[in-house]
Amino acid sequence: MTEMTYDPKTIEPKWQKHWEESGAFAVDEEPGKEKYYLLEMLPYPSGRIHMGHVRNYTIGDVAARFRMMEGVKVLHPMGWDAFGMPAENAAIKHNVHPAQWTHENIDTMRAQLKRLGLSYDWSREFATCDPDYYRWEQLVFTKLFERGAAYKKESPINWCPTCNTVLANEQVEGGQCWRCDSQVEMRSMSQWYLRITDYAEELLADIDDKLEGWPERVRTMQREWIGKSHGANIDFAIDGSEEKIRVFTTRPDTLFGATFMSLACTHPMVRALAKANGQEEAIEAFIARTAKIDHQAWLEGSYEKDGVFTGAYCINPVTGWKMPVYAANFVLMEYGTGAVMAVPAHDQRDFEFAKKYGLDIKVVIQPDGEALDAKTMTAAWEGEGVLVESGDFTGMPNRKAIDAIAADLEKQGIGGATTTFRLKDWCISRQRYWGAPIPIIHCDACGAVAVPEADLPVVLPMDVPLTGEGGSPLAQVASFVNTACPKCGKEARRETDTMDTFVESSWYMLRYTSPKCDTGPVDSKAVRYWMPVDQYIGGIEHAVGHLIYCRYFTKILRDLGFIDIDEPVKNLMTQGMVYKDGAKMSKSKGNVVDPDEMIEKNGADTVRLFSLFAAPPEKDLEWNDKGIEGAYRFLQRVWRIVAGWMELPGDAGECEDELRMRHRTIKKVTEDIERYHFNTAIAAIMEYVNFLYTLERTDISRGAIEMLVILISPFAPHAAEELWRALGHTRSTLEEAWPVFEEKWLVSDTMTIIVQVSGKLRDRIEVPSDISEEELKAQALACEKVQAHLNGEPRKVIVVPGKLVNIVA
RNA sequence: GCGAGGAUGGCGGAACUGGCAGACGCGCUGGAUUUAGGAUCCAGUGGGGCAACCCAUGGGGGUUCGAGUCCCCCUCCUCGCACCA
Repeated sequence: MTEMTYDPKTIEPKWQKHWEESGAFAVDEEPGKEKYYLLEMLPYPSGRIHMGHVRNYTIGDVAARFRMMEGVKVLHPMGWDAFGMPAENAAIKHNVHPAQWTHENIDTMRAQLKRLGLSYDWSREFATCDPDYYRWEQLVFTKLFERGAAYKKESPINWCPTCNTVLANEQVEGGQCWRCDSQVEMRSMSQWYLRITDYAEELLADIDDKLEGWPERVRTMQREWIGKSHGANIDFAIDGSEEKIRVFTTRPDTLFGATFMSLACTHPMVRALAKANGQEEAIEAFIARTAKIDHQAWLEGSYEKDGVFTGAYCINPVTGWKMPVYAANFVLMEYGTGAVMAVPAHDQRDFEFAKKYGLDIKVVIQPDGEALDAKTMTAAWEGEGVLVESGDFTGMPNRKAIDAIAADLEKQGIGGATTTFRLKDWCISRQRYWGAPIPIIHCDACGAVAVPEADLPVVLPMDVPLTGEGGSPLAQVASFVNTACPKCGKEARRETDTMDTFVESSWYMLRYTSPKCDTGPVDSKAVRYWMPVDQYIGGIEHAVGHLIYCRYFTKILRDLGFIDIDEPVKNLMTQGMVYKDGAKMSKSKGNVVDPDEMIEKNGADTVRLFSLFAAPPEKDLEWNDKGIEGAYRFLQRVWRIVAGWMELPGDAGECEDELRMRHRTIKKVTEDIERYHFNTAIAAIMEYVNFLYTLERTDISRGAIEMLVILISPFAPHAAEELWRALGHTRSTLEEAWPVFEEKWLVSDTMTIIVQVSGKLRDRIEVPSDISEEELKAQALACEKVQAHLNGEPRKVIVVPGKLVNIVA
């Protein structure tokens, strides 16, 4: 006999234990049977789970349980993105080892997730800080290194001169070190890169061809991030020298208006040019002050546009003019060639720069119906027009001139059409401890040598002093650094950089298919069965970072022969952020809501239901726990009607009204779950419950009651399981088939038609469903309210069958 | 600054394709029940107006028989910008 009172505290642990002991969610490949791989982005073990996690994993859990009930093999794994900076910071602050801190957090968070009743196959769990995991990305790295796809180059990093260490952007606050407030500097350091740009074309093309199941928003962001642009390379000879400066421009049509040149301050020719022209001091001062620009100001573009003359001139190849060569702080070495031909008349930034330094402005494009004059213009003209003062190209529309001038340059051997990408190679070097060691050995004789496969993994040593000062922690551990060269056997030094944690999260979805595989990163048979991920769910903030890296890694693993798929994720669903008091929930802001407290008070089913009911998954959610009472009340209503029915289980016959309502609800709930509109699916179940409450208890059929329990089961699995067993079933709700609605209960003999006059609602009429258009029109016109708003004959009558009649007065 | 989104009652949201704006829930109001409190059940609830009606989807314009939905301009908010994960 079921208790009349809903008591989640008793039933939730009971069913969680049951699922765990019966291995309810453990799956294996079953060739020939349909599979569904459902994955939520793996969490960083930061301490305790927060509402964002609850939301993310509940969304996934409903989808997983729904698919299970559709009879499909569902892979639904969970694990930990366990390397990263917070563990190292905690170690420095509290003198606890990052490994200990991480594992304690994992234990806490795992227990919290289990209290939510999530349907994970815990037998596949792993943490990315486990050597059995990261050894495989070390292997991949060595293979990429051998192919030249992993390489080292100099690049700038944030450097705190007091702590004598590298800082992440996040550790720089207002241009100062977060620990000691020293002014942060930019320093050049040799770092490891992965050649993701080799895959730029494929990553771009596959967005169109293979990611139809991704939100358009994310696809657009990725296209922009990869940033393919067409343009031309052009060589400018340096006056009085054999050397040339190559620029990339998207606007070769403005070449005749190029009056000066801007170089990135890190451009390799800047120092040499300045030295040759006696501008050394000015340039050094400029480089130093550019290095001090705050990262935040850089992002906002709120820093002062600044430049210095190098003393050198180059020659415009089409006009022969001498163009002064400047170093400018807004030119990026990472994009194009690090050199920009400046056309002040037709580029706003160049215009402002020219005004500031008194440089020539030359109009070469005249827009239709306007006459630009360099002397009077107050802003650059960046739009279209016809070329003027442009040699043989004068009179040509500028669109056409883009290709024509590029072709001409190619003929002359001084450039030509090309494409460039905004996408940069991926810097994976971190001068930090808590990460996967980069498996390279530096030998004075042999150079950088990959650690041989037999010697992998390069295990991260445990006994390392962490102070937050003095550079890379691993570099300070002699027993780690000193080793023998694998090639010549002479004394050599290990690489002390560790890998960006995005490397771990780039391939974990593949590892879940065969987490224990010890012969390679993955078992190809398991990958063939489970991959790709059918549904991936995670925050929109990963739209470009992680979600490009994991696509890239899949392509790498394919080209290394480990797998034979091109894309890891078929369908993506991006959930919105969870806010409280207008800000993203975070410990530092003190606006976190602890899910545990809420589970303790109301039960996991209530917390799950509420987090889904509050907003659709894609939308940001402003957290307000007022409404949680409503979710709890609703579950009590469900409980009472089912338990109440069981008190008087006389099986009433199924009446027509009830069957109509039942099938309408099945349709709505099923379709809404499929499109991830869980809030409206829950609303439909609420309406169904409200309907059942309008019936006499004795008029409610067993079918109506059982349908309710089944429909609620993905959302509130514990309560559903308890009620289902109480109804006399011996199997879990998960083993029941998801109900199918019958069309015949959805059609009706009559329908309501809206009657509008000039688009304004004036009346409703009830008509037979099979009414003719003529008859419908006649009935609508006959309405009293229509006549009242109509003087004379209508101009027009619009009939939308099944919906409305609009009479245009 | 660049790129991508968003804005609907007192609150969270609904309206999937241009067709009844505000489903469902919270809150509030009234009633029933109760020794009382709580819980529960029922009804009402965008604004104005006695009513007929009128006004309302961040602001302004436009397209259309008809616009929350499509187009243009503006305001505010959020996310990302490559070392937070």
